[in-house]
Amino acid sequence: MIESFSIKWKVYVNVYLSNSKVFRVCFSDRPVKDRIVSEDVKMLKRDMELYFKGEKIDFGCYDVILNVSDFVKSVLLYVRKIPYGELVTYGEIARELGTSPRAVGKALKLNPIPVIIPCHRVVAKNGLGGFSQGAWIKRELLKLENVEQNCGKYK
DNA sequence: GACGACTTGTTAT
DNA sequence: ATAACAAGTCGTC
Repeated sequence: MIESFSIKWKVYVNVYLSNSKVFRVCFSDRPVKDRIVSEDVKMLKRDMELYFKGEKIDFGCYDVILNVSDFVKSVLLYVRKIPYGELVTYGEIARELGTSPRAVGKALKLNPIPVIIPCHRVVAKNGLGGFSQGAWIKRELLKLENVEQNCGKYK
């Protein structure tokens, strides 16, 4: 059984779940139909709403389903550990995992679950890197987390 | 700042 | 199997 809900934030943030595990998040101009049944999923929705209001929410406790290659999974799991409001560069992750920055970027692009896996906290060494769903969303997410003062140079 | 070389997993041919 | 590509980075001009 699949549950889904959406949150409006300039665009709709749609979240899809199966057995309370998140398997997909996407931004779109239209909301998915709300089909929330279980209590823990309602909790996730509430957390998402608070997050987009600017609350400091940690999504680390939520289960996710990653249907991706082992390499991509290792990158995503690493990114998951980045705390709220912190920035890491592609290069740092690449060094840590013994791979190349380019490959890290590619892996992040394959992230099926933006926001919950905070790929927006990974930036290029000088500048903001890319974002599959539009760089402006990445910028908004960082603005939401008040990262500007930490690293004013990304743009 | 622009440009090229190098990188490495993914994807297409 | 091989080539092209990407959400990068480093050195040089």
